[in-house]
Amino acid sequence: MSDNSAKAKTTAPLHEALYQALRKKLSIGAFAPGQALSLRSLAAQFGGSVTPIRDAVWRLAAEMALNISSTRRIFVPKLTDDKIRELLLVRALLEPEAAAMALNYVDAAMLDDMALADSNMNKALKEGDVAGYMAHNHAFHFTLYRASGSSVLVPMIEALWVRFGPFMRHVYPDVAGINGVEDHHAEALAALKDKDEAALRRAISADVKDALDFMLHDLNEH
Amino acid sequence: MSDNSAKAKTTAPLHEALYQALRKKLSIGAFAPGQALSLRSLAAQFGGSVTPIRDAVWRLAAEMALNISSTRRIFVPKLTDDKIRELLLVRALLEPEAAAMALNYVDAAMLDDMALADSNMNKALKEGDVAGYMAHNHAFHFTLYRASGSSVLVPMIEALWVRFGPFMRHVYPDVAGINGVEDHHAEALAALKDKDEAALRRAISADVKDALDFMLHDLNEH
DNA sequence: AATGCCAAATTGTTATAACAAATTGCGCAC
DNA sequence: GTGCGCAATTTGTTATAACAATTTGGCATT
Repeated sequence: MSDNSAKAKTTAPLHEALYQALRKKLSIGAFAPGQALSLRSLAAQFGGSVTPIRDAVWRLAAEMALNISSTRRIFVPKLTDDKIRELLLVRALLEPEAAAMALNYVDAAMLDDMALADSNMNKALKEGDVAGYMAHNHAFHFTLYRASGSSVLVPMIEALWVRFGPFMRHVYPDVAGINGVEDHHAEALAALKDKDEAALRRAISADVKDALDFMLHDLNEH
Repeated sequence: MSDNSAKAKTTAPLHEALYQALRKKLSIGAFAPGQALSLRSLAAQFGGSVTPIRDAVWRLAAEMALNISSTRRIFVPKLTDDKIRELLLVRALLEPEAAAMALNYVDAAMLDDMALADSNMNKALKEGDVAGYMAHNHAFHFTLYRASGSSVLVPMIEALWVRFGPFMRHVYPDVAGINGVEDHHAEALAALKDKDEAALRRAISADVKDALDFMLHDLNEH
């Protein structure tokens, strides 16, 4: 991505790699909500010194993917019931917009990618591979959103998804136990083929709403 | 939470102060869009060494209030026509939600604060004090939004507003020249008194929409 | 057994120096 | 005059060390 010319080199900065690595770990629920992290322990875990770790941590903190306490210690955020509702409210507002914008750019390759992601997702679910399920679900949604070409909406939505990461480890066992998860991917794909904006918005909204119901149901159990 | 005891001190960290200072400068249009900033020049300008500046810059970059180029140089973002539309679309989606949530917590003091901010704003506008106009307009809106008590929505909306800052210097001369700016603050205040959610949403939406029209009109002129 | 306190360890903060890449500017050749 | 290339400057990156504040754990006192 950095360059396609034959000359340029510019190895990626350490702090960028650390940011990506930490972000990924957060988004897949590798850290428990409320868990404390320290700069030195992160530096030891990921390599490098404290300076580049600092950059990565502040970036994540600005995205609310990490929490800095009043005494300046670093914590993995804990999602409350109210925050989950609000986060999913924002998702429900933004994602249909991105989908609608993407409608102007649908092509066959994109539909194929989405259909494949959906298929892989269902297979993963059947096999109890929750991590795979989440990865493919992510791919399905963001293939769509990225097609919008929006450099405003897409990063915002991406940041929202990361914030659910630490909470996901709570949900994992329940996702794995479910046989017939009802998603609205098929409806979304059909709406894309038909270029039916209203139907597409409905499908995406319903998908987010289901996620909300699922998470809140889960929250009440534990 | 930080401390209520008489002993605690903990002077605020330098990087926090730098973040606030830089953010404020950006939000009031002190830097021109496209302008390059360097860590060392910022350190010289604000005081402190490069390390705390780094934290502040990365935080701002994560909020998209600063732009890091592919060659890692720091720029004040340039807003295109499309981005302004998208940013204001998101504002139009989020701000009525925050307002509606705030409706549950309206009290007399808050209405007074908002009325005062509105009054100050109109006075500033009449005197051609654009900076004051913007500050009081900000106060009017965020007194409302903050009343929602949402720790999710409010920071997101705040980040959106900051991103318009550098663009504002383009708009300044035009704002100053306008005599009868039509805002929808009175309608919003009335809706708050009546606890009329639909009317409140309409007023806030209209206010954002006017901002869009104004900015796009301005963009086309220059 | 509970509480208060002090010392040790841990943690975030900041400045600095060495380094690598990119940018700039000047001068030379055509 | 224009374009090329090399050197000087500027810029971001990273590690490290010294420092201040917090947190932790144990010990003594009640």
